Parts: sequence; structure tokens; C-alpha cells
Amino acid sequence: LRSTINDVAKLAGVSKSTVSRVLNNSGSVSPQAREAVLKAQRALNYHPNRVARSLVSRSTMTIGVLVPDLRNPFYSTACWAAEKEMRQHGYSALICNTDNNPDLESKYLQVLGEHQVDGVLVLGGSDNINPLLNFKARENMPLVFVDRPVLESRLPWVGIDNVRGGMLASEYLLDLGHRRILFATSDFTKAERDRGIGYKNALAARGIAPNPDLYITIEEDCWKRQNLSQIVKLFNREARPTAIFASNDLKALTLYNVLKEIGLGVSSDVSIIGFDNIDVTNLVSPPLTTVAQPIAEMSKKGTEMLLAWLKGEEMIGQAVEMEPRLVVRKSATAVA
Amino acid sequence: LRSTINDVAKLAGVSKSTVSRVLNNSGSVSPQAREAVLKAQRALNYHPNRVARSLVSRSTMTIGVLVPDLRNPFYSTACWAAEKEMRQHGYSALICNTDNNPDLESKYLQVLGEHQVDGVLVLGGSDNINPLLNFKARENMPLVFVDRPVLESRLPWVGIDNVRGGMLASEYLLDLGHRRILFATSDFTKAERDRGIGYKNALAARGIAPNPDLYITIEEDCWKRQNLSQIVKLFNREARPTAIFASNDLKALTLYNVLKEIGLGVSSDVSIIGFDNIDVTNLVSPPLTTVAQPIAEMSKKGTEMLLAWLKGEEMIGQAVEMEPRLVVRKSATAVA
DNA sequence: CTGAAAGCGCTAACAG
DNA sequence: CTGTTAGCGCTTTCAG
Repeated sequence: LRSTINDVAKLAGVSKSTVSRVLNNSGSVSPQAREAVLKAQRALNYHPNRVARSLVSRSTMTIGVLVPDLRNPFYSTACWAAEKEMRQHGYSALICNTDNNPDLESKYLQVLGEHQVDGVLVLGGSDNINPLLNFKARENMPLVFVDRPVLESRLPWVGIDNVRGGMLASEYLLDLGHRRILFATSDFTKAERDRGIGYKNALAARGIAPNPDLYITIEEDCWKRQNLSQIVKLFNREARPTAIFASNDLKALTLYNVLKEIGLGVSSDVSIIGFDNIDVTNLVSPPLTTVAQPIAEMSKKGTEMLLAWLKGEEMIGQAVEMEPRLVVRKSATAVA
Repeated sequence: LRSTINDVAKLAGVSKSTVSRVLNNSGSVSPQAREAVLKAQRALNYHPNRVARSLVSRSTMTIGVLVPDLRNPFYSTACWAAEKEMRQHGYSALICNTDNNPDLESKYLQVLGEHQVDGVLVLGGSDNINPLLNFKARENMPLVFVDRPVLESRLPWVGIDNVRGGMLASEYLLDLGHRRILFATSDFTKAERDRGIGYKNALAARGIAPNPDLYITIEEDCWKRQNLSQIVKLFNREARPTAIFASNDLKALTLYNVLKEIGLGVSSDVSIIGFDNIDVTNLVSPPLTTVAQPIAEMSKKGTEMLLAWLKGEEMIGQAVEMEPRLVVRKSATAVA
């Protein structure tokens, strides 16, 4: 049904090599032959079969994208930026949602290998990169990481200094006079734990002793199934926290609701600061003060690095660190 | 570098046909041969090359997903559900973000064709499906639509009755005593226009004459670049609207901000109802009352239909209509 | 039960 | 400038 290069060759009265040459602008072809081929192509509405082409060229023009959760605006934005950059360079994105599940991650890696993707962009995920390292070694596969630690692997990486970001957030609250600051995290990723370190550092720098009760872990998916009784308890105590630093915006917004349920107002009663600066932070009330992570640029940069690698540039050891940036909105105010 | 079926065959001391047979569980193979092959496979860490396999089997186990904007939570949820369903059936998702751009859509279609995807799932988009129809005819490509009109094409479709959804929203506001109800839409898609029809129908049923001033169009991407002066003007008038029906949640949340800027409280001063029921509607304050569209199920169902088609089932003419459902939260209250 | 052979649609030397 | 030849890695008749 679909026409092949042979059909075009036949109709144009040339050999398929010639057809291939004009379609790929390789070698040189006489004007007449070129014209005939182009005409035949149009007549047959011929488009080359990339599968066949890939088999010989050993490049599928396809890149795998590993992402923890597409429903999370942070990651959907990352995918959006990555896909856009890939497309602009002729690559297609094979998107794989790992559900934060390491087993699935490994399975996907295998599938991506079988599909002969030209490389893999890894967005976020746990710190266990061993399966990825094995994969890279086994398949000799270019791998670039965004927002996920690469340890000693020297694999290309783009991210931010999360310790610094954590300090930025905490210092802002401290400057507003807050002293009992709750840090709410899932501690699922190194990024989050680093933010926690920044939090502790900031407090320590002001001579505030760490209080384990104020470093609490809630599940990563809390925004889907909310049962945050531990937090509620904390705010029913005598000396309740006056501010919250949430390890990401989704958690911060979830806490908006928790506070509301127990009759506490964000900003008026409790200041909140988030992390990431996802789009919706502007749409909530009060608008969320947060530490911005330029995820779209990070993802774009990561893709650029992967593309450079595919073009043959040496990328091992490359690391790009972007700047976290405090975005002041209305959710954090001076302590009463 | 990567081992091939020949390497396995050699190591196992059999022909590559036999290797192929055990790997695909086709034909019959002696237990010894099977064992030898499996052992060799493990030893070489062999994984079949799907590109080569696809070339002969004429199936890439790959499905294209056309989506208008991954950053929109409505669509990222749709992609999430689609990808999940595909993966569970061994298919991979080639995700294509069209940026609501018809030209890009056509380009993507061509790329997907060249990649020999087994089918395409179309999520949302404009009503102009001609390029898709041509593509389907040309490439004989299975195509399923989610949340996008298919006109007379009889292509498989899953969606909701948007007129009905629009009435649901409008009637709820009417029941709360509202009479000056603003409908804010981009009217970019038929879905939105249908909601507008539902709005008009509902008003008409109560004998309320349509007021063109209260049917206003704002850009689809208003949540990114907000300049909603027309809305502001409307609310500075004497008899301002007491309620807003926004054609989707993102617009509703944007209007939260607009109202706030001009000192009007959502629910207290102006009731708002949205459409879609995206995840964040729960996280804003007040939580958004909206008409839920079961996008995850819709997307899953659409994928199931596409998969059924790929298995050879007759799908032309199939249409699945799901139910829009009013989700009452706090953003709409009785008129003062 | 198994191997040899042909071929999927395309690219890439290699002669001419 | 162009056609012929030989595969890319795999599946699939078809004999045996």
C-alpha cells in the first residue's frame, strides 16, 4: 500500500540509489534526474521509511525521555521543553513515565534499548542511578541527567544547587522574623534532602538548634491522597510553627488546604514558601512565594547537551548548574 | 558492540531461525535448543533489535500521541493515562506537542508516518481534522480522537457532551440565584463552543435573553500572559456580573487573580465555576467548583479503542460518550 | 524439530 | 553522474 523507494525509482526511471541521493542530498545528481525523482515522489506521495533507514544508518532519530510523573506540572513542563528542543533538531521523543518506580525504570530502559533510541534524557528520579549506569555501559548509550544526582559517574548533568536553594528559602523566612519553621519534605530525592540541608544550615547560621519535630516527611504524592494528620497535630500545639518551607510547590499547595481545614490562614497565620515555581503558583490565593527552579531551561539545556553528544562532542564530565531564585509573592509575611 | 541474533545463534550452536523461534515463542523448539539459546542470550545480554524486527513484521509497537500543550494539566493527565495504557500492552508512546499549531500538527503527522507508528491517538485540538483525515487515508493509519470532534468521518471518538456540561454549570449558577452570568471562553475548540451553547440554552430555558457583553472571549493561553482588561472593565460597571462560568479550569483560576486584583472575592463577591476538574482545582482557595470531565478515563478508553483497532477489530463508527459531572466545591455560592 | 534462503526498505561503497 | 551489489538484524516460508 505505502509506496517504497523502489516505486519512486521505477516511476522516475532511475535506480533507487539515485532516489536515495536526492532525498538525502548526498552525492551529486543531475538536474533532470533530481527533477524526475521529486516529481515521482510527489506523484506517489512517498515518504521514506525511517525504520529501514535506521537499520542501516544506526540512528533512529529518536530519544527516550524518562520522567517520574507526567501529571506533576514540574515534570510536564520539563517534558514540554525537552520535546520542543528535540523536535527542532529532527528528533522525536519517546516518553516513559516511571511512576517513581525503579523497577519500571529498568524495564523502560530495556525497551528504549530495543527501540534503539539514540540517547536518553533522564528527568528527575531517585538517586539510585546504578541501573542507568549499567544500561549506559551495556548499550553504550548517551545519557544526560536533569535534576538528578550523577554521583561520581561524570555523566552530563544539569541542575541547581539545592542546598543553596534551601538556604534561600529558609533565610527569607528567618529574615521575616520566623523562628519556628517547619520543613515539609518527602525526602524521596537527593534534591529534596539537599534542600533540607540548606534549611538546617540556615537555621544553624542564626544559632537556632535543629528541632526534629519540625523536619517532617510526608509522601511525595500527598497532593493526590491527603492524610496529613501529623501536620494537623503540629499546628494544634501550643507553640505552633509560624512558617512552613515545603520541599516543593505541590506540597506547599497541599498545605494551603490543610491549614484552611484547621482554620489557619496562609500568610495571615502561617507563612509558606515552596520550591520549583510551577505555573499554578501564580494562580492560587495567596500567590505562593517560592524558590524558582528554571526547569524549562534546565530541560532544554540537558537536551542540548544530549544532542551535542549525539553529534560527537565529548560530554563526559560536563555539569551545568543553574541558579535557584527567590520569587517573592504573598504567601510569606513578617511574623506578627 | 551490541550483540545480534547471529552472535546468540553462534554461541548456542544453532541457527538464527531457532533463536528467533525461542525468543518469539513461535514454532516449536527442542528443550535442549531452547535452553542453549536462553543461556547464550543471558551470556551476551542480548536484546532483539526492534528496528530490524519492525522492518519485517511491519509493526513498530509504537503509537503517536498528538497533544496541544503538555504544560496544561488537563493534557498532561491525558498523556499520562494514555502512556500508561500503551505501556501495559507493550507499546511505546511517541509524544508530539503541537502547541495548538495546525502546521506543526501536519508536520508531526508526517514524521509519525515516517516512523511507521502503528497508530495515532489524538488528544484535543482544533476542529479542523482534514489534515488528519488525509493522513489516515494516505497512510491507512488507525486514528482515535479524544475530546475533539470527528464530524462525519466516523472515526473512533471518545468525549463528553459539552452542551450538556455547559448546561450543568450554568444551571447550577442559575439555581444559586445568579442572573448576570459571564461566560469566559477562548472558543478555540468545538468543545468550548458547545459549552457556550449549553450556557445559552440554560439561560434561555429560564427566559433570560442572551447578552453579548457577557459572552467574552479571552485567549487560550491567558494563564501564561495575563492581560484581561476587558474582564476588569466588565466588573467595574454598575451592574457587574455576579457569577462567571469559565470554559475551563485554567481560565477560571486566572480569573481568581483578576478578581483579586480588583478587590473582589471569589465566592463572596463573585461566584466562579470552571470546567475539566484538573488536579489543582482542589488546591486553590476557595476550592473550585467545576464540571468534571473524566479525562484520564477518556484517554485510557481512547487508547483501548486504538489498541483494539490494532488487533484487527472494526472500530469505524465507534463513539463513546462519557458523563460530565458537577463537582461542587466552594467557589460558587448563592447570590447575596 | 531445524537450517538455508529470501527479503523487509533503505544506504553506502564501488565500479563504470 | 549513476547503477549494481551487498548488507543492516530480523522473521518467515520451505525443505529436509
